[in-house]
Amino acid sequence: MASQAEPGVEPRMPLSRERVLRAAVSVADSGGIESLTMRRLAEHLGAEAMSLYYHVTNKEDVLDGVVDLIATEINEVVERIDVPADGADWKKAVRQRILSAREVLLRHRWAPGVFETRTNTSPAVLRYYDALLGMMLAGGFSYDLAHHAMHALGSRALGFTQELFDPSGGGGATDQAADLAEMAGQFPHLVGMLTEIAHDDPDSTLGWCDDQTEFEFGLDLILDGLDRARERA
Amino acid sequence: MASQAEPGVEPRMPLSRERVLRAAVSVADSGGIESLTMRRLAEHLGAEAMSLYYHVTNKEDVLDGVVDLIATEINEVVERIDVPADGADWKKAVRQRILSAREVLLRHRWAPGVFETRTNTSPAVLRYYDALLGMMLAGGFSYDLAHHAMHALGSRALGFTQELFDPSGGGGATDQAADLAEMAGQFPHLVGMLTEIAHDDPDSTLGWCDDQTEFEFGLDLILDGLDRARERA
DNA sequence: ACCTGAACACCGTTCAAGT
DNA sequence: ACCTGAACACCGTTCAAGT
Repeated sequence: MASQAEPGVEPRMPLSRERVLRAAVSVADSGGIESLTMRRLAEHLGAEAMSLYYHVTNKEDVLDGVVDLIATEINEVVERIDVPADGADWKKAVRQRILSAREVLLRHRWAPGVFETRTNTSPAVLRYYDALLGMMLAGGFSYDLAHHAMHALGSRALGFTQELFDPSGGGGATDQAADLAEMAGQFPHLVGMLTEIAHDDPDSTLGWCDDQTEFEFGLDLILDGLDRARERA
Repeated sequence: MASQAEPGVEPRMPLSRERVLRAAVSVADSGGIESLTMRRLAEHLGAEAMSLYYHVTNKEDVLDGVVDLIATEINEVVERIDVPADGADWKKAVRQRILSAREVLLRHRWAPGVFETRTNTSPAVLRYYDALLGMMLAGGFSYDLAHHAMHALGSRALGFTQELFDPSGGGGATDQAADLAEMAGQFPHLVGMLTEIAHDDPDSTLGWCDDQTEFEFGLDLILDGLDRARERA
């Protein structure tokens, strides 16, 4: 009875940094990032919270490791894509790489928020950036323009953008319509825009915008702009 | 003696939501966002932590209020700019608005991180977006393109981008050079780029990149792309 | 070498009680 | 109406002690 495994996982197996980090990803995947506490992480591994500190220096270290693990998953996916030998169509290659990275992040929706808090760059993230940069250089970018390009892309280089604007107040469709009418006086342009969008696409119960479409629009806008800058140089 | 004011501020003055939120901004300004705890906030106001809950529902509410306060500060600045009556030069107007918003955020460096955690949109933020949208509509954007534009800009619309990549490891210049040489095998493109940049601008002790220059580069890239999309439509 | 129990300093928050 | 003391449930982390 006392030797029964907790709801967590495998009954008994030595801890390791690797195992701790994998468990951290799994906890965040199932309960969101706010559920990732040292105590809960330990419980998930059938150990005590204090045992983690033997394999990991502190919680910051766990988060650093988690970012590296997710970035490794991204690398495994994007490195399977075969990229045209001549770098002529750099745009296609970069676009595909970024959209593939995005697919990984969509499986770990909490991850972008963690990436943004890390100033520390993981080896896997550096590896990702290095290859992305390589594609641009092969496509004829100078170091200088490629550098601007990385900044212009920002988090889009890794496949995500943080949505600042989420008009879905949580209420039903009628609630939202009522809210809109009420706000029309204060925010005429916003309300005009949102009503037209709601009219054009009436079955968007989940929110106003198609995130994937908007991500691709912004990405293509930037890639096209970079391509023109490259031609001018 | 017992009636002496704490290090905080004014000796005695009734609390209010307004006063609590202003104090929160001031605490974050001087000690960073991680120093903003309910207990410390109360101390700053010469009150007990529990007293705050009479004026504010919880800490989330404080953060929502803080965002609204900063956005109000932004509005006060950008609404003083006089915008050309005819909307022809929308790009100039939008650019100036965004760079002015950025100046406010540079006075509250912790604020972008808080903005990103809020899905709740404050009235002041909505007001900011509404006016920005108005400039684009006046410049000849359709609602649809203006909507894409807002997503493409993302947090840039408010004047910031989150830096994912901070190569300044904290060591001195010689440390960094040594680090670079060591990494050259693993990340050749990255190292090539960074050494060229360091060579071209040898006195950038504070970091590799000029954030303001990079912000403006990305902003102009997007604005130019949007202008072309508008012309095509 | 690896794991843990007890303990500390700190959170956000509730609730009954003061004025 | 406004503020507070005591208390609770939860954090991350240290440290001395177990095997």
